[in-house]
Amino acid sequence: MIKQTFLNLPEDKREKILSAARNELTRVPFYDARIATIVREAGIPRGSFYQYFDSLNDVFVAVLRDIEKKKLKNFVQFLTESQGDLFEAAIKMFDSEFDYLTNNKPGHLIQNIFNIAKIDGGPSIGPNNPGFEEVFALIKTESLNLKGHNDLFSLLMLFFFTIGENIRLSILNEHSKHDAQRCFLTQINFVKYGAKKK
Amino acid sequence: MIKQTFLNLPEDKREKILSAARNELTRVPFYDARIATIVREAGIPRGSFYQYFDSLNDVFVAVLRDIEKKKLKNFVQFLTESQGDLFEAAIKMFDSEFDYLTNNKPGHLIQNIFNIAKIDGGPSIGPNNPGFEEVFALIKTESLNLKGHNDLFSLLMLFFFTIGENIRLSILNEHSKHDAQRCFLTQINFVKYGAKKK
DNA sequence: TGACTATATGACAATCTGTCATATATCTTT
DNA sequence: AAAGATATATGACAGATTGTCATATAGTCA
Repeated sequence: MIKQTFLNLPEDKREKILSAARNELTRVPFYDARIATIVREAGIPRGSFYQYFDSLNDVFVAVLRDIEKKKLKNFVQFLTESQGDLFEAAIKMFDSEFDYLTNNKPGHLIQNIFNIAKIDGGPSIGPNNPGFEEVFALIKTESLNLKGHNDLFSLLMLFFFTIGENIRLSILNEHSKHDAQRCFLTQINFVKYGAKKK
Repeated sequence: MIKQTFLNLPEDKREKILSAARNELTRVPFYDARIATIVREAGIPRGSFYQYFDSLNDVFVAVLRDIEKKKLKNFVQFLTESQGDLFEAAIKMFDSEFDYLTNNKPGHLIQNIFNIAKIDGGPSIGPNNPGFEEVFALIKTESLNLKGHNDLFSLLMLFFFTIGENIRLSILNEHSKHDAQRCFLTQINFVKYGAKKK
């Protein structure tokens, strides 16, 4: 559990701890991460760590939440830019996510982040995140084949799966961005126009 | 790395180690798993463990591969039963996977397995698994809107994402099977008929 | 049989974890 | 402003865990 004490911390100290944890996740695969490394870099005593978190995993969850907040913000922007067109926004999102996860941060961070997301919660961005209603409201539904509110929910989930898993696999298998993008676009088109012949 | 020594082991000893590892993954979340527990249950000395694997993670990868082999076999069967109809086979697969992951094995195994899959490789079942060509050959493509071989590949990936992620999230969020199934069917229908109005 | 290779074994140093008693800061009340 | 109450900080430490290594054993081949 992430303890209240951590949330009460002054912004800069909290940021220093998150940053050290992010570096640790970049340095080694998840299961080789050490509390010792984080507290050393953050310059806090070991005891303090346990004042803020129950376990190593919790600090990583904190890192994840931090990243996801930024992602959600991006998606809202893309949705606005494309006047509520979900397909267009998803394509922009794929592009931005891919770049963020490949260029911005080398090392093990990418796999680890997906990994923590699997333990901790929903897809990188998804209906469970706070602030999701905002996204919901931005989507133009007139040209979509929806039977109810739940259908939009399911459709969104499908997009988020697809973005996340395509990126994850492409990085894992060392495919080029171009290949990953083509695969993703094909899938988006199936969802848009249907895979079954008329 | 899973070492050759492990693969050279007699069937029953290998099975005993895999079984102990599976139990450990059921007992605790991934990051609390201990080599000590596994060697104790399997009745092998600690040194032997390192003769077979480089790290704890590797033995879990071995467990994962074992499970996935069985899953692939199921999918081939479903595809045969439904005369190559991918949509029908996917629905059967969802059902079978869901039951396997929820009823068959309580505890932490489910999340851990997804988790290892994220580090280790593709979706639970996917184009990267050995024996995948068999699946490919079974699919009836005449009624599908495919522009090439790669399109079928992308479509399959999409199905596997969707099955896996729906199950994972439904278990994580403690949704009922019925709800998860409904969401999944909606998504499958988007893929089949398209989400965009004509 | 002897040489060579593969596997088995458990003790051990180095490292890591989570706890705890104590110190310090901050806030509250009178 | 003093005293009491609450929140946070600190680092030493016992117990647990890791990966290595020297040595023992088994198997193979000539």
